Amino acid sequence: MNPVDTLHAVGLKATPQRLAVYEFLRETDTHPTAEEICQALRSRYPTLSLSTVYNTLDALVACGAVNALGAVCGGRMHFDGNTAPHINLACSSCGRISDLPSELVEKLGEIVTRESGFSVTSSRIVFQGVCSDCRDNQPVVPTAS
Amino acid sequence: MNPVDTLHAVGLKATPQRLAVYEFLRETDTHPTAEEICQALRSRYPTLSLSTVYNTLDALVACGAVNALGAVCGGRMHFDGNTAPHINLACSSCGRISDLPSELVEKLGEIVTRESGFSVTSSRIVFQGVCSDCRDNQPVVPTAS
DNA sequence: ATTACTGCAAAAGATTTGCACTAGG
DNA sequence: CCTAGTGCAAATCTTTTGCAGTAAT
Repeated sequence: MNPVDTLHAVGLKATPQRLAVYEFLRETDTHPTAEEICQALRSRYPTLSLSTVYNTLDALVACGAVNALGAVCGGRMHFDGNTAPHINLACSSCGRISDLPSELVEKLGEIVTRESGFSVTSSRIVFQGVCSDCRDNQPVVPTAS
Repeated sequence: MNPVDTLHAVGLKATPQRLAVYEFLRETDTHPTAEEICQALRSRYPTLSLSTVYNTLDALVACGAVNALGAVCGGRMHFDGNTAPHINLACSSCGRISDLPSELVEKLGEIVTRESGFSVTSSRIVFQGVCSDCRDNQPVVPTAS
């Protein structure tokens, strides 16, 4: 489904700002915060406000078009435009969040559906720890300083 | 490992407040917020402050003794004293978070360890949706009103 | 034309911090 | 004893809200 139809499907007007937020999230793999999305889009949409980004993200999360990963490092909420089942690896050293696909994640969803009467709207699979880059290159911890 | 030793193992003094927070989290299955923990312990520790609860939770999360589930409903962080691999089911209707054990979660951790150089300290497996109770009994949505 | 959306500023919350006092090791 | 921890209040920071102007259908 194209971005415009996705927005229409949940009763949202396809405004430039919304399309920008949605497409930015789908194209990046950085799992940004609302603030980061706003910063990134400011060059093309100079008047874009943080409220609009939050509004848009709320709507997109509510309709399942994007995922909320929760506060990963620090108190900020991170978002993920990749709704395909996968594992998120959050490095507490560099703060980066990377993806690790696994067919098991899909099975996990099936288990939830089958073994409980729970109807799932979104899932959040986040492993926190230290990525290989940080362990190899930096004994120091940049983000924790 | 008993609570006192767990605290000592990460260089924390075993104060009554810390033991209370830690034991409360291990004994409940309600996945409370810091505020809820504080409220629950106020009867036994009338002067317990929210700062202390936050401090303690930060320390416990950092050492892996408890898990942070992220902001699940509303903007509040929820905590889980059950560090055994399991799935958390967060109902957006009643706000409850329940557990669903699955051997697959353990395998997921093994996959992460094997397929990436990532050293895991904690994991967060949260499925959001509507629990069977809410779907059967309440067509209305209490928490969203 | 009507109704939803934007963006600004202010508000509302959640979490953190500074500091004097207390207590654990 | 001496350092770390507590609890209070204030500060900080993220997210939400109110509202007037603007644009989409």
